[in-house]
Amino acid sequence: MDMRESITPSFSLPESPNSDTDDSASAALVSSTKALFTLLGGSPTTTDSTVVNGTTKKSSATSKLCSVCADKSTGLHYGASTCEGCKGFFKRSVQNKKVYHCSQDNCCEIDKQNRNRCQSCRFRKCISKGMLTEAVREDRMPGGRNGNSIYSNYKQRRSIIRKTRDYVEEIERRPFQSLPSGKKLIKELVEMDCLDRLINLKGLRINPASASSDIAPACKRLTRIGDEIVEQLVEWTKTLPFFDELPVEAHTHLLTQRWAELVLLSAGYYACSVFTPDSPDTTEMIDETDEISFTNPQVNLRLLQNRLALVLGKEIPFEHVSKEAGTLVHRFTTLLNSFSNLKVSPEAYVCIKAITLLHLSPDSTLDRTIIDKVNTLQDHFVKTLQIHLHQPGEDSQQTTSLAQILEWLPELRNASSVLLHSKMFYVPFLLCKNPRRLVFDE
DNA sequence: CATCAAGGCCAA
DNA sequence: TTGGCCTTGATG
Repeated sequence: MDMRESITPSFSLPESPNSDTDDSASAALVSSTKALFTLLGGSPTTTDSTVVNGTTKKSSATSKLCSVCADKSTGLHYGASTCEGCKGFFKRSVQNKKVYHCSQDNCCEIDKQNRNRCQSCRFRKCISKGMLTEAVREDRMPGGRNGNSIYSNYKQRRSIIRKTRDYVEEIERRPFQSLPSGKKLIKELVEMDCLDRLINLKGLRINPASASSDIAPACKRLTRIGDEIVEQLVEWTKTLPFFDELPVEAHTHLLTQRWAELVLLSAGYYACSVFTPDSPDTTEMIDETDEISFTNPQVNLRLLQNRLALVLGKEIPFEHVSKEAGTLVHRFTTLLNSFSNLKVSPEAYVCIKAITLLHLSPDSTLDRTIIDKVNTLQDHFVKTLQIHLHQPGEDSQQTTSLAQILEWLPELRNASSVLLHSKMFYVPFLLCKNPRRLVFDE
């Protein structure tokens, strides 16, 4: 089926670990999309928070009740005040990666008497009440307490959600005016973007101890890089202000469809922000060919050849690189060129990223109400982007119009299909960052 | 040393 | 599978 297998050069990406029934673009993502569910925080559907029996005030009395089923609470468990039953249920669900389905309409009431009637709705309520899958330990180590990072991340997310709501309301009240609170919000979105995590992929690390005998692990890392990329994108998704507005299924659906575009957009933005438009004064170059070209695919193919050699610890013949990655590199270079013409600011970039993620194909299988919600959210980000573009830029003159950016998006989409077909998901990253300069905080 | 919040155990 | 009770171990 995959005739490439026989002539596969050692750097290309084989098919996904244990599936080969289809060669669809997302085949290599099979393991990743499954992981999406667990990473995104469990299984089921909506994250609506049906506030039952007057939980409006958080008095001392309510804190002694389980926030999921109103049974007697035995303290904080995984981020929420719950009973032993809901605690154990949540733990088992996460540990065993359970995916439940509601036989009704995903709106079963959960209380002490009927909490065992629908696992799906019980788990959904656990999540909506703030229980965090991250708080269930993978290593099963007992005792102690979880570090603050898990919960602070969550709190940060909640606060951004609140600010976004205010912001969106403000936009709707008085559109097309400069909004200081909006500026602040966009700034926070920029800070949460974590582009570095995506750029500094572990899979592209050079093992200093590795001689050419260690090629196998390097190769293996390259084949797993799709998983790593998706993992990073999932983390990014979780920090989005609208994360809790959509059911996990919707996030999975969107990410599965759009991740390649997000990869190209991120890599492209990184390249544009690091390599200032054709500046000849490149003082700290490592090689004479260390810089990505925005116009010449041949230069980039050479660059790819060199960096692959670095990562794999072995020379790759140029014809090989050219044959396998030529189309992709060509396409990526063209995309870079048009993208750099847009002169996108960090603020605009985060908006474009959100708009890209929120793009639904016409044949989407999602629920009608969810589709409407996604479209509304996308509209909000388009508005936000437009407002940003209308603000007087401090440095260079903002000459890019909203229309120019929106017209560029189909080009991104087309290029993403080339990336998916090539299955060499690491190419954009390898081209825009020298593996020698990768930075890791751990 | 008490407390809190993880994990484990096992009868129902 | 559930959930009451027990053990663990970091934290203040």
